[in-house]
Amino acid sequence: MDIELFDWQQTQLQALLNAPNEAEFFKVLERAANELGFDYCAYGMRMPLPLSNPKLFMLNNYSSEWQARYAERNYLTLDPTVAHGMRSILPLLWSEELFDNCRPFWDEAHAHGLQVGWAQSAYDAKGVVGLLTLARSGEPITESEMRAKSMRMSWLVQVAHQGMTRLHASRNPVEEVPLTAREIEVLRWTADGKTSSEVGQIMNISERTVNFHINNSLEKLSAVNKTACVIKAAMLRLL
Amino acid sequence: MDIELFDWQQTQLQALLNAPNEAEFFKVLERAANELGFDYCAYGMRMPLPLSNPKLFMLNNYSSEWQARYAERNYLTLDPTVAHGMRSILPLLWSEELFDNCRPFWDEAHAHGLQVGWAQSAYDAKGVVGLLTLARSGEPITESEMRAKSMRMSWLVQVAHQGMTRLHASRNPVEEVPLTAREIEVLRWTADGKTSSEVGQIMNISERTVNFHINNSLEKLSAVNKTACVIKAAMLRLL
DNA sequence: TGGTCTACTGTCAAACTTGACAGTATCGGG
DNA sequence: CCCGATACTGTCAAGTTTGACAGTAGACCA
Repeated sequence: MDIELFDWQQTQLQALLNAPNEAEFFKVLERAANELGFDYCAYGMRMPLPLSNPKLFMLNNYSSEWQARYAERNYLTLDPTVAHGMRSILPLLWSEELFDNCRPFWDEAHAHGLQVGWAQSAYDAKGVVGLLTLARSGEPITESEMRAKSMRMSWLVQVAHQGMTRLHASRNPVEEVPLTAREIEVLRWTADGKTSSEVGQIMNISERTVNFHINNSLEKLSAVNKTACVIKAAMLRLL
Repeated sequence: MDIELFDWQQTQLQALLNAPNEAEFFKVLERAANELGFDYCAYGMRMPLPLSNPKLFMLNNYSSEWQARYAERNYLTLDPTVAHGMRSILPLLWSEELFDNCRPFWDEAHAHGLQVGWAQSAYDAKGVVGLLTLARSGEPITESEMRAKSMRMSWLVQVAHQGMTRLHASRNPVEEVPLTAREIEVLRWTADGKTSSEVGQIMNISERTVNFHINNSLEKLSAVNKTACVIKAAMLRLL
C-alpha cells in the first residue's frame, strides 16, 4: 500500500475517531472531502427511534441560504439522495434522472453550487444510519474518478459514522437495557406474532408468566404497550 | 492511489459483485483473504426476520471437522466474535480475553488451525448483517499490519456483503410490499405505542379507519396480528 | 442466615384488537 | 362516464392485552 494513501488513512482515522466535538469532527471531514476533490460535504444521521418523527441531525458546509431553504421547505423528505441512502448502502452519483421528479429542488441546489455529488450511507448494529455526501460545482465525476476514490469514500463513510456515533453517544448516553434471557425469548416469539398463550405453549410456561415477562420488559424499555415494547427491543437489536 | 492497490480493488470488486453463484463468490473471497495474508476465510449472513430462529447462512473454508463440530455443538450461539459482530461494526481481533468465557471452544478452534483472526460485520438498509472473518495459524496480527490492511478489510466487508446480498436476492426474490402512505403513517404511530383510537385522534380520522388501514397492512405483509405487522414493516424498513 | 434476583403462578375488570358484516366519497385513467 | 384504487365510516361479538392485586420457589451473595 502506498505511503501517501496510508498516511491519508491514518490521519483521517485518528482525527475522526478522536474529535472532541462536532465542530472539530466536521473540520476533519471537510478536509477529507477536499482531499478527495470536493468542496462541499454533508453528514447526516438518523436514529432508529422513534419511528414517527425520528431524531435526526446534520452537519454540512453548504451556503447558509441553501441550509435555510432546505429546512424551510422540508426538502429532507423530498431529497432523492436521502431516500436512496435510507434504502441502500450503495454509493449514488447525482444525475439528471435522479432528480426527475423534483426539478425545482434540483435547480435550486444547482444555483447554490451543488452540481456534482456523491452520496453513500452506512448502517450500524443499532440501526443508526449515517449519510455522507460529497459535492462540488466543478467537473462531473467520471467513471475512473469514481473507481479511484470509491474505496476511500466507502471507508470514510464507515469511519465518519463511527466517529459521529461516538460523539453522539457521549452527549446522549443511552443506558443499557438488560433484558433477561427469558424476556428476550418471550419478546422474540411475540414479535413473530404469537399471542401470550401461544408463547406460553411454545415455552412450556403459563400464559400468566409470559405476561409477567412482557410486563417487566415494558417497564425496562419504558414502553406503553406490547407493540411498542417489541418494536423498541427489535430496533435496539436486543432481540 | 497506487496501481497495485487499485488493481486489487477493481479485480475484487468486479468478481465479488458479479459472481454467478456462491461457490464462485467464495473462491474470490478466499483469494482476497489470501492476498491480505490469511489462509482461512468465513462469511456469514443473517436475515432480520423471523426474530425467533432467523435465517442464516454461512460459507467458509475451515476444515470439515471444525465445521461439523461447530454446527454440532451449536457454537454459533456461543462464539464471541459472532456476538461482537451482531453488536458492533468495529473490527475485532481475536484475543485471549475475548474467549475467556469459552475456553473449550477457543482451544478447539486453535487445534483446527484457527489461531489468529480478524472479524468485521456490515449492516445494510434492510437490516441484513454480514460477518467476514479472516484467519490463519501463523503470525499474530500486529498493530501495523492491522493499520495497513484495515481499509481494505473494511471495504472487502462492504463489497462482500453487497455481492452476497445480490446472490441471495436472486435466489430468494422478495416481492415488494407497496404500503400506501396512509398505511405507513398508521403503522408508524402504532409502532410508537399509540392505540388505534389515539392514532385516529392524531391523524384526525376515526378509529375504525385506523383499523381499516391496519387490516390492509396485515394482509399485505401476511402478518397474523398488529404486533407482527408493525415489526415486519419496521424490520423491512418500510416505515 | 437473610436479602435480592429471576422465574414462575393466580384472579379480575377495563381497555384494546381482530374479523366479519356493509357501506360512502374522491380521484385519475381508459 | 364507468372502473378501480385509496380513503374513509359504521356496528357487533369474541378474543387478547393491560394493570393491579398477591404470592411461591430456587440461586447467588454477603
